[in-house]
Amino acid sequence: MEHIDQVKPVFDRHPEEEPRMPVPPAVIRRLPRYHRFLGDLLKAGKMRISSSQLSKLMGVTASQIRQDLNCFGGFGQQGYGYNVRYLHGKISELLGVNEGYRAVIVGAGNLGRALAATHMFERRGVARVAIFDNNPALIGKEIYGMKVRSVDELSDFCRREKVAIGVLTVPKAAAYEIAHMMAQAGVRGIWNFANMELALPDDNVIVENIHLGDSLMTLCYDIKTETAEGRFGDEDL
Amino acid sequence: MEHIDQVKPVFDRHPEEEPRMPVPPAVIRRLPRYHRFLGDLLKAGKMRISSSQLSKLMGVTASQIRQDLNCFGGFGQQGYGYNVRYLHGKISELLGVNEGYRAVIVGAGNLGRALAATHMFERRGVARVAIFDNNPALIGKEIYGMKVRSVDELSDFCRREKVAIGVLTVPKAAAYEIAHMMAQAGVRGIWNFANMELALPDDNVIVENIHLGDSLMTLCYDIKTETAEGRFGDEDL
DNA sequence: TAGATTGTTAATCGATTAACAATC
DNA sequence: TAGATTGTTAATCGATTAACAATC
Repeated sequence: MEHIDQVKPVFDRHPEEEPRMPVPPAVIRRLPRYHRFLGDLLKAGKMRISSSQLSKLMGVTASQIRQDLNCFGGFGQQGYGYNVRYLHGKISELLGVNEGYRAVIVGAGNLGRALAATHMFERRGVARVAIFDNNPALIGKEIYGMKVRSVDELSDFCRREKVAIGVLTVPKAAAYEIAHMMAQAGVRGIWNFANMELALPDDNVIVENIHLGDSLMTLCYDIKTETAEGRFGDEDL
Repeated sequence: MEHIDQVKPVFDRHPEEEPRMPVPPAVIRRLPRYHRFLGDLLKAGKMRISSSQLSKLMGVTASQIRQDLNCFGGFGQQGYGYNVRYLHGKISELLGVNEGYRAVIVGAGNLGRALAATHMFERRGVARVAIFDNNPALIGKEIYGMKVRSVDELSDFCRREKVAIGVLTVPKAAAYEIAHMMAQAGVRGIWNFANMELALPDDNVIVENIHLGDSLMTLCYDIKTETAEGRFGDEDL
């Protein structure tokens, strides 16, 4: 039906790399969400999308979408919209998905195992290469296709296998030591679930702190606030 | 040493509730982090803190801290700073911590169990009252002190026990049905780990979507960007 | 061509920072 | 009192939205 989908839009209007402003942080923060929606559209077989269709889907303004996408390239085509596959690919590129980073998980507890079980990594082109723990009862066992290794091997392993990402799911008390060890072994980024803010000023490493508790608290606030203002407000009556 | 810590500052300058501007969303988003840092200070036995001390600790400007805290009350005292315990309590109050909400976890898979294992809920005054699954092999077993129940009971249970929060750790395919069921049974907020954005326009329920993958992607971006700009830039040389 | 939709500018809005008078 | 530190105003900065000419 939508035979215009077949028409390959002209996407070569930037033959030479133009000097562009750096992408603002607010835009970067939104990119993973765009990537997700575009991925879903792609899976659903949708070939093209306009900023106004996408805006309805995502609950943001069409203006913002056009503004955002234009920060890093003129990917649309007037009168046509955006090519879903192309745009999805461009955002992947910009975000560093499929750079082939290798990740290790340190801490084979509940959370470590839960993360090991997901397809989260491979879906983003990140290879889960090993899982570490210090519990002798676990070392040597297999978890989702990965042998559990001793943390004693961690440093050597990261160096040897050029590990880029360390997923930290160890107790607070051990977090600093392990994180520092990984940074020294060349790990570039630490995904920190240890429920504390890791600051490693002397190490050249990026830390992404996850605080699920903060999110739970935000939910409590929203529930409390909605309740306080009346669950069935009469503003619209 | 710090005997001035013992002096109870005067905190009764707002005897009557003054009309205040609503707290801006940017401030609300920052409150859980303040709460965390103040909690840590409290545990460390610190009684008072100035905006400039806290700013160094948290890596934000002192100006922002004072501005933020003033949105919802004059909690400090000139020449003294802020009383850690009092401020921590006020933020708890504002966020709805200790409102005594009850939570159920739906999905006793890896992630459901990992969340069940944490002290995240009780620490925020939320009671974990039950865990549900549809796997007959799990139903009846105990997980961290909670009996696994059948999802067939979910609706009745939520109604009967006045459950406020539903933690959703089921596969995507089941998420909508379960979420809608909970909303119909009076659940006020859904903490959604199903890796899709739950929109329930017909239900009067708040949804907090968790997308760990987005965070992993942000980490990839930061790694890629840092690398691209030279790991040891010479800007400072 | 006519219709659709982008890219981009300008206007608005909100959030952050700086500065300092108020005051403990 | 003198010193410290807040509360608050004003200035700056960045992010969002609206509008429309460019163009496919």
